Amino acid sequence: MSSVPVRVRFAPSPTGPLHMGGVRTALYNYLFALKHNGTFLIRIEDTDQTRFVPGAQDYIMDALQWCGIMPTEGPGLGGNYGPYVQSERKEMYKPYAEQLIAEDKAYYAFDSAEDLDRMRDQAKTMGMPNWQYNSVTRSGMRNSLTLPQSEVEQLLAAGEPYVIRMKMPRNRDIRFHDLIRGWVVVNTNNLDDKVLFKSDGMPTYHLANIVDDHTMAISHVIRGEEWLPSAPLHVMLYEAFGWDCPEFAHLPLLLRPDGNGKLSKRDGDRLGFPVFPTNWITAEGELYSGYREKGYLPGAFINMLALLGWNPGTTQEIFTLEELIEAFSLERVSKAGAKFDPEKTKWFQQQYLRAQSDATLAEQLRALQTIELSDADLQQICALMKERATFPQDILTDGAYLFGRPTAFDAETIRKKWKPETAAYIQEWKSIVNSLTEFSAQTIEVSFKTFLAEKQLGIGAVLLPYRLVLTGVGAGPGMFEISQFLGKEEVLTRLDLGLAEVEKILHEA
RNA sequence: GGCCCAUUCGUCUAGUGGUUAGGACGCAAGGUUUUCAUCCUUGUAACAGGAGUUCGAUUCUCCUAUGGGCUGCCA
Repeated sequence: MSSVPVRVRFAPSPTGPLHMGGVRTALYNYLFALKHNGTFLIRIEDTDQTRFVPGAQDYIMDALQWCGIMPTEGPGLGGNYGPYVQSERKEMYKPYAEQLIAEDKAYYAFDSAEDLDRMRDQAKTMGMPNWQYNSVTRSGMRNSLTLPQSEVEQLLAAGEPYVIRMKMPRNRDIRFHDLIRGWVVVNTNNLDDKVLFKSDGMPTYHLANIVDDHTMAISHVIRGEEWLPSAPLHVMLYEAFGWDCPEFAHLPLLLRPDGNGKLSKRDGDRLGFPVFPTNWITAEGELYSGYREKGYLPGAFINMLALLGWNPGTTQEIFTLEELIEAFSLERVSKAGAKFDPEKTKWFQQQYLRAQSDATLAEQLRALQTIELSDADLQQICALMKERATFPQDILTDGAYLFGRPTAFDAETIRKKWKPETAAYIQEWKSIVNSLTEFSAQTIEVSFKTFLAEKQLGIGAVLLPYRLVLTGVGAGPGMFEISQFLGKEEVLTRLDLGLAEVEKILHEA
């Protein structure tokens, strides 16, 4: 590593909620920073005033916090390189653009957006799919390179709208090193004269990004692969200003699990999984669901994301955040895009849910809804249900009969498993239960097995019916544990109620 | 269309100029379990194609194909 202190940034634009691809980019930045005792900061890139979405910035900060990705500098956090919102830095960009003009590395352009649209349309009808404002075409446009200097001054004085464009040199190979991809070479003939400064007085992403990364002393630019094509422009800007280039690392994209294409906003709820860390409700009231609200634990979400495009080189898959920091390296980030796998995400969630203590899980359940049970009882339920749940709410739904008497009975299983003599066995078992003085799982089991042995019955002949009568369903934790948890009185009551329900169902058939 | 990036089981991936190409998810089978889940065992399934370099290429080079990204006064 170089001797330059590591400072990395995550630079989202507040145009909507942050999707999981963005979270992963933030995560890799964060891991890299902490691994190298560096600084991770957030910068809000809101130079496009037309796409600003109220609430998006707060969403981003909240979502990152839920994920445990904690910036040490950023909006609302302070830091010595602020402000950390580009619109609040507005005044500092123009002088840089003007400096480039003075050095003949950029120029004023007076063509209106409509003029440019026309040029593009015209080119398209002539069979050229992408017209560009570049070293060839700029000679035919209205700019400070084609207009007489006096006219340019006049236009500027008159307040004519203008943009400032990069004057891209011809036929130069731009080489830069990417920590993930190695050397990348692009010829400037394929690059256009990008707008650096817009007519609304704001810089474009390209200018603001370079100025801010430089003035914020960013050492490594770790961002999505969608920025790779504009990286040569950025390299040229650093060069034009005479600044040292930071290191670059362009991350592979997150792809949709089905078909192809980059994971996007609408995929999630269409395909049945969230693409956002937390719920987002649009101004129109449309809901995009989030991992948090679906019941995912942040650790599981982050763990899954970390392994999507990076691997530790070992077979370890479950990582705490601390372990991720320890193990992370950009060299082990893969080059190709990764299809997101909702199934594996559930597997991570299951692992994390099970690893939680009963007490923690109990708290989570109480956060979901009001539960009229003692902590001891609730934790008992958690212990019983944890192994068969993926989400906390599964305990509530799959184990509903532990919170109260069953309201529904699985008619199909009852019809399949219930024999004419079954009711009599259950009655006999009930009187045995009634006679028990100690009601622990162990004693219940012993009594039950003794009863079966006397009757010369297989365990399945009575135990499943017993389960159905008590819980209404055919699957769940051990029946003796359930019996102990419910207690003798409740078991006796449910035996009566359940038996009646079963009779009803059998009569219907 | 142009430019750039990529390509190992269905998916995430490991890996090497000579390996029975490894792991995980999923799926399937078996075992454990009264049931379900868990757990254990086993199985399933991959180096995109074609040239070249080489004694030998999945690994190196080139071409093709495929996928992805970019191509805005969006970021």
